[in-house]
Amino acid sequence: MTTIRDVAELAKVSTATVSRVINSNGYVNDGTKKRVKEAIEQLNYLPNDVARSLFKGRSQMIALFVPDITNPFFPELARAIEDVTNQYDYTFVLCNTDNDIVKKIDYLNALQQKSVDGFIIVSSSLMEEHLKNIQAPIVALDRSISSDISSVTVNNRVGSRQAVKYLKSLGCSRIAHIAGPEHVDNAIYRMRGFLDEVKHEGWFNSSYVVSGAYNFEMARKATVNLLTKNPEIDGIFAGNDLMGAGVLNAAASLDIKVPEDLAVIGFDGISLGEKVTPALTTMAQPIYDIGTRAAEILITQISTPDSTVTAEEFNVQLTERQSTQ
Amino acid sequence: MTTIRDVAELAKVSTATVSRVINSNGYVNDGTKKRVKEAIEQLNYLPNDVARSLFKGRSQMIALFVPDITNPFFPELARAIEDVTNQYDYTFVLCNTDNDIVKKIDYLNALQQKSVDGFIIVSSSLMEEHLKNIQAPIVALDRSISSDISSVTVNNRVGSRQAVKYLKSLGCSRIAHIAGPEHVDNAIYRMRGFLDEVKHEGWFNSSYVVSGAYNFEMARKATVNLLTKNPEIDGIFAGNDLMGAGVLNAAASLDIKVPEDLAVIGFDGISLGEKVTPALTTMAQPIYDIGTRAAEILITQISTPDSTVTAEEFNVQLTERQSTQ
DNA sequence: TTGTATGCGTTATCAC
DNA sequence: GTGATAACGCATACAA
Repeated sequence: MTTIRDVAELAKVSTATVSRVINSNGYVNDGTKKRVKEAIEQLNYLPNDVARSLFKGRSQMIALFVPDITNPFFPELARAIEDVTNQYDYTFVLCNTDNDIVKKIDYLNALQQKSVDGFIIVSSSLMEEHLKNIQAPIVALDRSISSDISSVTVNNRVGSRQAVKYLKSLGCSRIAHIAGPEHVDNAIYRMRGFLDEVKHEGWFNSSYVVSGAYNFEMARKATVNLLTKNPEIDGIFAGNDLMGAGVLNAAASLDIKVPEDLAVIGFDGISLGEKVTPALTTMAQPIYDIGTRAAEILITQISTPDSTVTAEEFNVQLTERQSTQ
Repeated sequence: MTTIRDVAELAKVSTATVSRVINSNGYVNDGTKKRVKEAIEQLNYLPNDVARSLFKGRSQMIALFVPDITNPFFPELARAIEDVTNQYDYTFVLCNTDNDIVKKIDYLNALQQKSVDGFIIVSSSLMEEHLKNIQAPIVALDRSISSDISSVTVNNRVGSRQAVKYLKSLGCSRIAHIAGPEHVDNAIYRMRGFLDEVKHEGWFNSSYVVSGAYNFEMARKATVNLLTKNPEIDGIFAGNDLMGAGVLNAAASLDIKVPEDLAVIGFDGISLGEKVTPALTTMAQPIYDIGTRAAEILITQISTPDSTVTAEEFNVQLTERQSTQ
């Protein structure tokens, strides 16, 4: 590999001068600057980032932790973050944590050892105590971690109420909910929003809430069960779109017509919802915006270490498709 | 941050000894080893990987380039590679290239500057000339790059012939193909496999091949067009599952019944195929295996710099689902 | 405006 | 068995 020394020799200057040219730092004569640039060009020189990182204590890398890369919600989120980080000349590192606390902590340590500059984390099992040894700034995304850590989320509870109200406005009179994992805060909020709207209805009973663990297959099975036992159900609010797709699949396998006999609404607004038939109505999150915002907040915190903690909440929006009309 | 020097002072030894303990390198007295380990424990010391990388010239990082992270095929592939790299104590870096040659080159340079140890690349636009300045080993995955670069692929052409034969065996007598991008080698092989089976058929004409660019929406539109102009078509072979989903969507919008009036088969075997209704029959790649294998080959090449170039080809397998039966 | 010298944290070589 | 020290490639403080 060619080093700054090679460039210095070729340009007949010291390494300090080369460094000044590279970083546009301090005074350097136009003539020598030109000579240095030519030498750089000629040698095809690229500075060694590892040496830079060692000196600076920073690596120009930002990491994103997601629980499950195969849930399409997260690649869409990752895209947004990647765009922003690239724009600010950071290298983007995507880590799949499998919701495994050990894997998360391993990643945290490995990346901290590499002087990663900041973390954007989607996690419900990571607590403040796990993060106390982490020096780099952290932004929680999609799920909050603690009041000391900035977060970007959506109005899950209100959005879920909207979803149920919408089903009611279509004439649904027996509405069920496929819930996400019990330990995930946004899943809890979505369930609460659902309950807010139905718990005082005469027809409601607790068997109308079943768990689908934010997973297609679990949701499919749960729905088959649910609809077999309770054929009177005419509306389902799925806690996310992946499970919404599972509901549609279950309905098809039971020969239940959607939307005629059963209206289905999901949550998230991932593109999978447009690919299934019938297309899935959903409470869409502004996925790209929340990803972008999280990245911006993180980058601000990196450059301004004593910036204040913020908790931003975005609104979800009803996107009507075939599964409800 | 606590350094090796802090540990050395606390344990009343030199940094050299601490280093020996950390790396289980050279002789060190059991008693002092114990003292050092206690000091490490007490200070919560973790070695600085940046300094290590600088010294060693290696970073223990492996990068994967994918053209489109929102195509579910690639997250599934990434999962496999991540599993292997973690197992060998590498940090895994996922890069989304958007099929953009500039972005790819930027990533290559940025990562080479970070002393990344190796690359696994899915790309059809990256040529040998772009890679000539890259020191680290490279493995091409899903698409080959050049005969000098190891690759892991599948038998696209033969697999495609199987797909078409299968449609014929079901009684299809007018079969069309939704093709992938023209500049992607596996898309070309899949089209050739299709043509191998149909070009001598009396009914075949070139308007039965349309482009869907490995993209859901493009495939959907192309299919609507195709089926409107050629209502006699009773079988479609989509170049990948994402486009297969587009075909199903188009058929539904035209009120064409699948599989009764139209049989549809895709290629890839991504989980999306199980989520759509009807579920998509496909020529399934062993996604996890090819990812795993690519990672293993790369890691071998990293540790054995003069290992030989290999080109491994896996077989695809018919997975029958509702869209054909 | 430019050069010299030092340190970032680690590992490996060479003494002892 | 253990310690002192040079080196990895770079950026900065300080001199000149």
